Order: sequence, then structure tokens, then C-alpha cells
Amino acid sequence: MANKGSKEKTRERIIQSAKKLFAEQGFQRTTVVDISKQAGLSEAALYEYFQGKEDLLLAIPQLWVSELIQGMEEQLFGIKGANNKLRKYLWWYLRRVEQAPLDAKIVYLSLKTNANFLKTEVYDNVKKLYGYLLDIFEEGRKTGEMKPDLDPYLARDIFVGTTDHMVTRWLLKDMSYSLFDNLEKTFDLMVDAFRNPHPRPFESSAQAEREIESASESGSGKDASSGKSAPEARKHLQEAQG
Amino acid sequence: MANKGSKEKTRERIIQSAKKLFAEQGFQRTTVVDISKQAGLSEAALYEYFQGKEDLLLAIPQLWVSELIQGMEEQLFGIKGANNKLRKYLWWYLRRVEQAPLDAKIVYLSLKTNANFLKTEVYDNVKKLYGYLLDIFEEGRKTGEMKPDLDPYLARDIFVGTTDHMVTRWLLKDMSYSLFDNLEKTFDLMVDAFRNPHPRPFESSAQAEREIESASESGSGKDASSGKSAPEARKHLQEAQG
DNA sequence: GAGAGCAACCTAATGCTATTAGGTTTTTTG
DNA sequence: CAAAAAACCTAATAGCATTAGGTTGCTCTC
Repeated sequence: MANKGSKEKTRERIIQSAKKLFAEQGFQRTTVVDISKQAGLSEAALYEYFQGKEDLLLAIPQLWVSELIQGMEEQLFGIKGANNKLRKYLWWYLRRVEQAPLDAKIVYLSLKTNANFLKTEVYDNVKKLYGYLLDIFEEGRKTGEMKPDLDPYLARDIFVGTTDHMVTRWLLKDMSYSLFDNLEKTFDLMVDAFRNPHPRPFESSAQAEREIESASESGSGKDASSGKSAPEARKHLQEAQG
Repeated sequence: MANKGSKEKTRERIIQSAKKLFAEQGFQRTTVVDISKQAGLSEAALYEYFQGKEDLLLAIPQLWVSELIQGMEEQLFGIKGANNKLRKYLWWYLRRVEQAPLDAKIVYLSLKTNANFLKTEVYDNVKKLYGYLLDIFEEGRKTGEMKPDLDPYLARDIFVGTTDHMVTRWLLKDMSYSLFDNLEKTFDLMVDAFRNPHPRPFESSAQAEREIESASESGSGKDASSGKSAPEARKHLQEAQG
């Protein structure tokens, strides 16, 4: 019984089984036997695909995070204004979390507190996501939408910290409500920490004002046609750590 | 060998041993034998004091958190103005984290992501700490220091999220820098999300302005003699969840 | 089209660890 | 001082991750 081409399929089957069980019972309480049975395999066979239980854990969110980052690039493309981009970032991120709660649960409850996480490929992708944020804050600072002396790293800490806190509580409360409840108000509150209290009198001041207003009304940021800002968003990808 | 009075001492010895080992090697990699040896006991004896390894984990930060909350009440006593209180809260909290990194590590990396955490006595105390924050935001709203329509729960999410994010990164980076680096700037940024853009023209407006300024200069909030606000801080203790 | 080689899988250990059963020793107390 | 209780111990027991050492059946070559 050796389907040569089936290797990828079996690997995927193991990942799906493990994802389900880890999210249901937690990493601890899930045994390798459980996973093997669910995948229709022997324990030993599983070790042909993964070095061990922890290796398997780390492999699970890889796909999700890399899809997330790719999607983010496309979602942000063409959106004009730092506040609109920031809004889109948050809404898109939380939508993906709600769509893939099992992956989110593993990332948030098992991975992010694991010291080995910092050495993971998943972490590299998380850094890329943070890089988008740094770009957004930098852009906001430059255009005068945000404070002229805004430190992008500190702004990122506030934004990421608040987001992570919301997601973690949602997961621990068994996803019993929507992440989008009150999101509008939380976003508005947070953005006030970044906003320029004295927007520039010339240049894009009036424009920025309009964008801020539209950000508070429309559902997910408007698509603008002048795609000046999208290429900029790729620059700082590598320097995500503050 | 049965010192009747030594029961408490032995229990404390086990906790200290476990704290050291859990923080050094993580909960997973620490075995019950390790802990017993460190405490100078047999494995079986340990089970006279704790129901199991997880029970022991949960017992460790109990003392730290209850001391923290007691200290917080005293630290906030007599401080005037919501911004000054908020500042004191943050500085005091982070000082206690730096002073007891082992406890902090257990709370942040092992406990807060454990589903059973929500049923813990430690969690009850964490809720009390959050209750102080809600009181502070409520006070700020009332006095006009903060936005008149500020939702205390959302403000708390931003504040706690940002704080937790800073602490978690600090722990994962092996406490290789001081938590107080950049704290001043992060606090100022965050507070802008809560601040009232149009402080009341009458009442305590000018006073609030002075307090905000002094909060940005002095090291840890000033002690004021008119202790009107301290009793208020005890009211909302029970309703910490949003 | 036989059989070498290999991919995919299996059964059955092995060894580590949490937890418990069933004592033994020390202290307290009437 | 004796007996009960407290504090502790040695030696299982059972669960689990991981590995040793195969077996099966596909496929490609000669």
C-alpha cells in the first residue's frame, strides 16, 4: 500500500486532524494516538511526516499565516490614507480570525507564549504583518494624518496589543460573541492616540480630514484608484522588531 | 519526622522550588521529580500538599497577585486626577513585574492562555485589578479630564492590551532590557486616546490641565492630600468583565 | 514479467513521567 | 507510655511520546 503521490495528501490529513483535536482539547490533552486514529494511520507513520508532536504544532498555522499575509497585501492595495489602511488592516485581520478560529486558537494560545515561537517561520510572517503596520504609521506621520512625531513602533505596540487582547479574550470565552461587536468604537478610540491634533494647513490636510470621516462611516475602507501608496507598503518588511 | 508546624514551611518550599524550575525550564519540561528533589522531598510527599502538577502551577502566583492588588490600593491612595492615577497604576504594575519576573512569567506564559485560568482565584484578583482601571476611567470621564463619552471597558481593553503586549515581549526576550524604556512615550501616546479634546471650561478644567502636565514630568504621580477619590476606587470591583 | 528497490505503512517495544498504593517513621496527645 | 495522627517514603502502575525493526505493495528496469 504505497501511493507514491499521496504523500502530500496524507500530510495534509494529519495537519487537519491535529488542528481539530488541538483546538478542541488543547495541545496537552491531545495524544499522538488520537491524531493518528483521526487521520487513519498508525502512530509510527505520523513520525514519517513530522519530527514530533511539537513540530506538528508549529506546522499547523504556517499555511494560515502565509495566506493571511498574502491576502493583506491585496486588501491594502489601492486604499488611500493611513487611517483607511489601518482600518482595513484591522477588519481584515479579525475577519480571518473569525473564519479560521482553530488556527487562531493555536497561534494565540499555544504558539505565541512558546519561547520557540520566535524561531519559527510563522513568526517571520507575523513580523511581515507588523511591517505593514509600521509602514502605515510612517505614512500617516508623513502625510500629516497622524502626529508628526509619532513613533511607529510604539503605535504598533498599542495597536497590536489591543488587537491581541481582544482576540485572546474572544478565544478564551469560546467565541461566544462576534469580534466585531464594539469594534467600531474601539478603533475610533485607538486612532485618537495616533491622530494629528493640528493637521497641516496646506498639502493634503482637507483630504486627510475627508478620509478620516469616511473611515468612520463605511464598512471597510474605500478603494481609491490612485495607487501611490501600495508600493510604499512593501519597503520596511524586514525591520519589524522594535 | 513529623514537625506539625512545618507544614506551611514545606508547602512554601515546594512552591519556591516549582517557581524556580517552571520559570527556568517551562512547565512542560519540569518534572515532578525535579521539583521534589529541589525541595528535598519524595514525589509522593508532594502529593500531600498539592493535588497534582497543574494545581501546583495555579498555586504559585496566588500570593504575588494578592500582594500586587493590595499594594495597588495603597499606591493609588491619595493620588488626585485620573491621569495621575492611571500613570501610577502602570508604573507600579510594571515595577512589580520587574521585581518578580518568575511570577510574571508563570502568569503570562502559562496561566493566561490556560482555559482553566478563568476559574482560578488568581483570575478573581486580576478582575479586581481591572476594576481599579474601570474606576479610573469613570472618574476621568466625570471630571472632564477624559472624553465625556469614554467607554471605560474599551479604554481598559486598550490599556490592558498594550501593557500585556509589552510584558509578554519582555518575557519572551528574556528580560534583556528594562520595561521602563520608552514607557513615558508609550503612556503619553495611549493617554491621548482617552483625553478630552475639549476640557470643560468651568469646574476643574484648569486643574485637570495642571494634572496632565505634572503627570508627564514627575516620575510616578504625585501624592495629593485631599483623598476624595480613594473611596470611590472600591466601588466597581465586582463588575470587571466587559 | 520477474524481481530489485523504495515509498508508505505497521506491530511491538522502550523509556520517561505523573500519579497512587501501601507502608514506615516521627511527633503529638491523652 | 501507648495509640493516633502527621509527615514522609519505597515501589508499583499506567499513560504517553518516540523508536526499532519489520511488512506490503507499487513501479521501474532488464
